[in-house]
Amino acid sequence: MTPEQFIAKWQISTLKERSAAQEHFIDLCRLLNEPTPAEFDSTGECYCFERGAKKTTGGDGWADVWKRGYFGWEYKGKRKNLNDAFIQLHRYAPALENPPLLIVSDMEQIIIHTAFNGTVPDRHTLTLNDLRNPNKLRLLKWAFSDPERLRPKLTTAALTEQAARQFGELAQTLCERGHDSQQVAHFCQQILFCFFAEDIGLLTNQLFSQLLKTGQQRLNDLPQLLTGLFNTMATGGSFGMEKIDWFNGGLFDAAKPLPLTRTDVTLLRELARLNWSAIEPSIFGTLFERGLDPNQREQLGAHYTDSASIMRLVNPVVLDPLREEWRLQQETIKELVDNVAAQNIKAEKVIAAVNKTILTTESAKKVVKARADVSKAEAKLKQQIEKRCRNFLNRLAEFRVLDPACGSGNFLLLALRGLKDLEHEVILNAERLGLPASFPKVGPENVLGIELNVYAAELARVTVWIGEIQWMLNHGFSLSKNPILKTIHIIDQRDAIMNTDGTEATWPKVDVIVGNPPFLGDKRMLGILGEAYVKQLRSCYRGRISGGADLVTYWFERARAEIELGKANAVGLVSTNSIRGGANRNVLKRICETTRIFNAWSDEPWINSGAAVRVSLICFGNTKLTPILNGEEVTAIYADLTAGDDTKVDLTTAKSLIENIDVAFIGTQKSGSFDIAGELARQWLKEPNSNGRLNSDVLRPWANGMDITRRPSDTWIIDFGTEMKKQDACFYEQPFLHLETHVKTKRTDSHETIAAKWWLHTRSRPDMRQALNKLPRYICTPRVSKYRLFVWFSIAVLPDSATAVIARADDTTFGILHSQFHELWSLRMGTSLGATPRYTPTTTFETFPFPIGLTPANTGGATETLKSGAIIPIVAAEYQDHAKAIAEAAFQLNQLRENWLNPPEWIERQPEIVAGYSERIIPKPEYTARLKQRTLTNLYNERPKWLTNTHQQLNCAVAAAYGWNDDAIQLSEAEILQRLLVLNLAR
DNA sequence: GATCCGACAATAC
DNA sequence: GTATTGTCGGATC
Repeated sequence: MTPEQFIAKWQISTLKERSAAQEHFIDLCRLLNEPTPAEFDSTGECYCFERGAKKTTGGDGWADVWKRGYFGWEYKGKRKNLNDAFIQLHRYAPALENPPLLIVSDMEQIIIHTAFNGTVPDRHTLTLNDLRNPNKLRLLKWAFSDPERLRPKLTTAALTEQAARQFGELAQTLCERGHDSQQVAHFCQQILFCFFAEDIGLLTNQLFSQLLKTGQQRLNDLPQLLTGLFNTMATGGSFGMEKIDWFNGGLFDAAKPLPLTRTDVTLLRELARLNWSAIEPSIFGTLFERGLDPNQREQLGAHYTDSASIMRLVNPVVLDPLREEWRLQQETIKELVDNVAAQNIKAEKVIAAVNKTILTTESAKKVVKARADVSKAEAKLKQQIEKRCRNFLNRLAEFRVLDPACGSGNFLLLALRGLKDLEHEVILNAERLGLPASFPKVGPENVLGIELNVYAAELARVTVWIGEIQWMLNHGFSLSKNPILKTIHIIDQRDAIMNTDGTEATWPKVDVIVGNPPFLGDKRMLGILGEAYVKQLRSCYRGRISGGADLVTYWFERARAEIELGKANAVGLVSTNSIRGGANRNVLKRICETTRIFNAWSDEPWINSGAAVRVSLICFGNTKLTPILNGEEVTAIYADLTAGDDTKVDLTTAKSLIENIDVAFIGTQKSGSFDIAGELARQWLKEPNSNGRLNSDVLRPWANGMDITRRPSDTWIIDFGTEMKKQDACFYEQPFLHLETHVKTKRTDSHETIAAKWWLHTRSRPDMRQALNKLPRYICTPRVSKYRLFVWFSIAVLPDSATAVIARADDTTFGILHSQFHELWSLRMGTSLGATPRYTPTTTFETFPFPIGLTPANTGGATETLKSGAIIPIVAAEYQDHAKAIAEAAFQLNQLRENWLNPPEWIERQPEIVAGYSERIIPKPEYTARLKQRTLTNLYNERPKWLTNTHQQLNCAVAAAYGWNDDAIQLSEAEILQRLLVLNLAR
């Protein structure tokens, strides 16, 4: 068929919808050279006419034509309202598996609506005459063959970002002009809603844009015009020539528009051109909030919490259990239907049997009875189905979700959408089962929020309402009006954890709780929330949350209490990943005691407000679901957010071991510029002091984590030890003078005790010094580092607080610490700073079960140097061989690493200028650049074969000491940890 | 007196 | 720009 033939035929056609539609469509297929449904798919599984039609009547399908993954297509008779057809398609789109294109036609026109997720919908209208135009015809061809090509370029995210950025600018200028930020916020919400209302047709005839146009010409009249419009929206009525719906909702009450400049209005008119109907309210809220906060403004372009992250909580807590309930209902319904169908077949057999015989009164009665039974059974079935559907719909309508820290309402919005989607699915299902269509009842009243920030609370209300309206329109429902925005109290503006009188806040009874409470480390709480508040808060939760815990834990504890009180069933909250350790973990321990964690993501990146923070997502509550950790089913989830299985014990139960006490320390914390460059130190070393003492008494090489992981920085430190008096210290003239100029004043600003002894490090670590005193060298590891590295330092070197120190000089201890066993243990038992693992002496070292006979308690005595140079501790005879084997492997590892770090050919070794210090390593000039690359982090990043092998040998030696000779190398991580835990608990 | 933390903060590469 | 490591003082035991 040619376009001309097609046009000629359909221009004059007067056929009514149903009879014409299929013919029209088949003609189109011929025109486009596309297969018809019958040619393409004889089963009708993925391309057919009358999708979802009831078998009995053959009509009332979800769509006149449907092609899976391509389009839903609805016909209307000529010059009937095509919008009705579009609404119908929208309504049934979920049942049609949400096709990317929704196409409507009255045979004169074909309108293609795009419906790709996350894009701003597009619309292509084709008239009959357009079919002559190859470009237009191509659009239609794509609809049949390659709908992706019709995907709009503009995503809702991009649109929203643009809108939020420009809108934020306006808000900012208003604030800068001295208006109260609350007023600015309220005003912006009103304007935002007007944009939205105009673009979805609630404000007719571009009323708001027209108003802005007028206002630009008559700037002085603008406030009055806006007041008039807002007031009319508050009550409903007429504004100029237009009839205005009753909007209500508090948004337009007491309208007091702010004065605008001509530039503002120009900006607003530009904004009005955007397609606000497709705005994504969840993104808008976040971005706009940032636009208002000067501290966050530079992050405007940054990412926002994506809905996928939020759904990781909303799905398991809100939606999955409901979906499961509905699935069970459907199963029961299917059983009922099958039963009745079986009865019917039986009855039909009876009737058929009777019909074969000669009709008698008796047999006629039989038939009548059989028929009556059938219809009775069917009526009963219908009743039962209806009851089950109605009950479930009521359950949905009554379902309540609380976000006790709702911010701009993102969680509530997504929960609402999810509930509405599910309700819609149930309604469509019910219709298919022959029940009458019902109107959705789930709405903003299903979601409740608590939010302290007045502005965010207001934003949340608008967010939820825009979400509601968008959903209704996108699913072919009209809005319930009078008023459009119900005055439902969904967002409670108050403190969610404590009342103003210092008592614990209460939360409304709901089904589930979700949210992202604020994160604030215990130290920062004081500064940001104020001392009085923090004090009150801590005393309010005394005995339940310790002072060392993050602010976020108060929400966890409050939510746990709600479950205990029977006021909620399940909870899903976000926290920083540090909830897994330290004082924070206790709140999860309590949760594990009174209820259970059933779904968690232990350590996920979370990009929000531009802050690089890693989070844990935690769901807990009363459910029988199989626990899922990081997306995989497990037997149990422990308080540190690790998995348990049947064989494994909870690692959080590991205890500190006496044999490990007083061996590991954190280095000194200087608090001030006690550090100096090596060159300056050497200069001072040569200079005499008036009392005859040498500066070498108080100058030492210094090491922080970077001196271990990268090239040594040749930094020295002024160290007057733990208790030297000022009158003694001042004899070391230059060092003392240096501190007077660089440290004294800064310290004076600090806390009294810190200010008083300003020439000493704030934490000079006397215990550590005592433990190191007797040793020629010690083991050191960076507290925060990508790899768990241990190195040797001469006793002359002073370790900084960025490192942890193990006061042992033997290679055996070094080897055990550097084995995979301790590495694994420290990764699991330690915490992290962001994504980087952190070594904590108490939880990683003190709990670590060394091999029997080789514990720190056994290795603290005399040592012996082997032929190779390795130093071994003198331990009981039966362990001596293991000590030796480990020491040799460790010695080799260290030596190979040293050779790689400082190849003898590339460097020269020089004695330090005064005695008592280690040799200096001076790069030969031609190798300086290459030596810079020789760092331990780089080495472990590259991980050459020799390194892996050497570590493997070390692992074997240590495994042997544990008595795990058999298959130590094949041991899984979980198996190793379990064995270590058993050892820990046994001691 | 020692430890642990940071909706981080600062550098080195 | 990004990857990696560092600061320091309050709360707690």
